[in-house]
Amino acid sequence: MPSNQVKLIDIARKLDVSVGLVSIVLSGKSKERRISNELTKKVIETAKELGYMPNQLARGLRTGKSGILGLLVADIANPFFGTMARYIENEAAKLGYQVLFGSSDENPEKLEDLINVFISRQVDGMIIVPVNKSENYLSSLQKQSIPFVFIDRYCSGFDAHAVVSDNYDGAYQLTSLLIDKGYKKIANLVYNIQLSNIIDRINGYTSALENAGLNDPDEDLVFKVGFDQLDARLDTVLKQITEKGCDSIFFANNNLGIQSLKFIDTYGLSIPKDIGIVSFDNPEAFHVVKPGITCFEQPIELMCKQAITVLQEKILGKKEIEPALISLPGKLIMRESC
Amino acid sequence: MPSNQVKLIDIARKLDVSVGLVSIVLSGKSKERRISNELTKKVIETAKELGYMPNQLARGLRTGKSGILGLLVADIANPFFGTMARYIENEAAKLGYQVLFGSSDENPEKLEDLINVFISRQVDGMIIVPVNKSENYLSSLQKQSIPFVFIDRYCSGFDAHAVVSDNYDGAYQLTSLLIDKGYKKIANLVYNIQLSNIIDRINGYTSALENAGLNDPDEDLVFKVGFDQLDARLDTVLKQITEKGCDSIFFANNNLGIQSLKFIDTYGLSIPKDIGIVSFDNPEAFHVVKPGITCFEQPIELMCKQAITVLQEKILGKKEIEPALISLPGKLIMRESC
DNA sequence: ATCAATTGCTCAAACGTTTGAGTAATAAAA
DNA sequence: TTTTATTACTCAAACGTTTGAGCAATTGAT
Repeated sequence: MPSNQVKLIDIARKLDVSVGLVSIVLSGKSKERRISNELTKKVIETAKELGYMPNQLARGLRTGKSGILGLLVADIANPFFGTMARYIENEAAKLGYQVLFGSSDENPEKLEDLINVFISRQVDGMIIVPVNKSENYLSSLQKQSIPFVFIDRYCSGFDAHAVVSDNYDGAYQLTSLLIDKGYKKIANLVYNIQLSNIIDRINGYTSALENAGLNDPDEDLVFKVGFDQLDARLDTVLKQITEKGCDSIFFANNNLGIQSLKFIDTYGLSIPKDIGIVSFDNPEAFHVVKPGITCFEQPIELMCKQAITVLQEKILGKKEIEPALISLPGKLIMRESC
Repeated sequence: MPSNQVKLIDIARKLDVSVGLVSIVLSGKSKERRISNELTKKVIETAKELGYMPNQLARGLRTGKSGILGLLVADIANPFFGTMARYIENEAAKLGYQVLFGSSDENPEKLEDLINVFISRQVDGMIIVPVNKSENYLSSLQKQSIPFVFIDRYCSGFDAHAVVSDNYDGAYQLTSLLIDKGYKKIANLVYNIQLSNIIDRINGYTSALENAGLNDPDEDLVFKVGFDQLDARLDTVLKQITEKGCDSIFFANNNLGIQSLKFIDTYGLSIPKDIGIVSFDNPEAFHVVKPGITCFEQPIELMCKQAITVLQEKILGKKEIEPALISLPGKLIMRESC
């Protein structure tokens, strides 16, 4: 099934030159391959005239570079990952890459399938948001030569490049803020999955409590809720939190924050008087809601820039840059929820 | 630069059979090509053993099908398009496609560039959110044989397949609701770009006013604001609206609604008493904010399903399905903002 | 015993590029 | 005038698949 698009040979025939010459000209190698200016001009002209566009499949097959990057997020519909995708798109475009995306839904099998698809498609590199229970597969991935960078979370158990925001610091700042405002019994609502970012946020929270002498070893105020059955469990967990007498809550991410706000609204508790609120991430809703939610905004754009930079270096294979965890500072957004 | 991935020839050599045979087996054509069960099993086995993954570039080059769909939205960071991307991803995956995406930022040149890139990459089909001033290029696109479907908006001036939500109806319902609640002077805030969905929403709004005898031909209450310089202009336009004595506003989409809410909050106007609010789209923020914003939710999932269905039909080229505008009903979400 | 049909495989071209190697013609140097 | 360099091209293999055509061996029909 040959395509009906204009190809090199069409240009070659029209000018009565070889296909190779046309290829050389159109890939900008006229100088180094000593093609005359005259012919070069003619080729470029008729290429434009005929509307030639290179077949990237053929080109990729020959050169071994597809010009495609794979982006694997948890869920592209989540605005956090959506804006991440946008920045990745921008940065990738600057380097001449297009991006193929996939959503893992925090499911390791899906992640594996998608990465395999990416490999099949000969992506030049991948940006991966790793999920729980995917360490084995990902470590096997690393043994192959396909370049990738983790983003948002890192993978413990093996060394790989990762770009994350400073989750520990963010959690520490948010928790400390609550403490400074006089809150004494601070709950932390997180997902019940083992992700580096969640864990770091719990640690930041705990450290802040300890530093303030507020950590009660007998009473664990870290509440975990399932990733999928969010709505169902959230209501009961929030009730637990209030029944335990907590005077404030630190939400570990945008979803937890937003969904919880819906319920809290129905409890007749007023923010920040009855209950103080802080959250990781800065979705629109936190800005629009009254009172505005104090939160920690992740440096998504910077993360993406760094991720692409590292990835590009790995792809070009310049120096063997050694695996490192790049942790970037975020921004505390002060509003009225505490 | 030959890849170091396992390829057909590696399997062939190991079993001392031809490359063609391996290809036949692994593409599931053993039966029709009469390959013995015995060999079939062996091939599949060693393929798995060696971790074979087909090179989709080579396959695509040979077959003329890349297995990739192009998705061109206005901005993937916008949750509306983000969830659209997600549903497209899901539906595409069911048919064995991956999706390459791009954001046009409502810019016709970017749109053109991105579509050209998609074509260069030999996408099997495209799902396009058309933008203002892109009609010429898009109509030229249609003359080529590359299948595409418009989504969210259609393109006037030529016939092409498009899947949109019933924008007229949604606007009519929202406006009528305001009228029923007793609001008399209803402003409509829209983007100042010529997009079919915006236009249809304005028409729905106007019809509702006319039907209620509220349309004052001497006073145009449709306020237009630029797409890019949103923040700057929005404040002044909103002040205009209140100064003109409007008692309610119909926002034409999620962005306009959300951004406006931030300003309205500072004017000391109480919703819905001083000013009634309704909006197109149903972002999280409309649910969380107090009072909740009554709005019209678009059937994004359904739109995506239909778009992919139509696209697949065009790709397979079954029957020459004739261009049609598919308009899908949305859902009125009643909350407390009017 | 002969011819036809079926089974089970191999061959090699083709998809559209890129690129190292080769070549013919002209110019410069000896 | 011969040799060397330079210029401006062409050639053809290769990237990893797929697939129509071909072929040898076996089976079935006559």
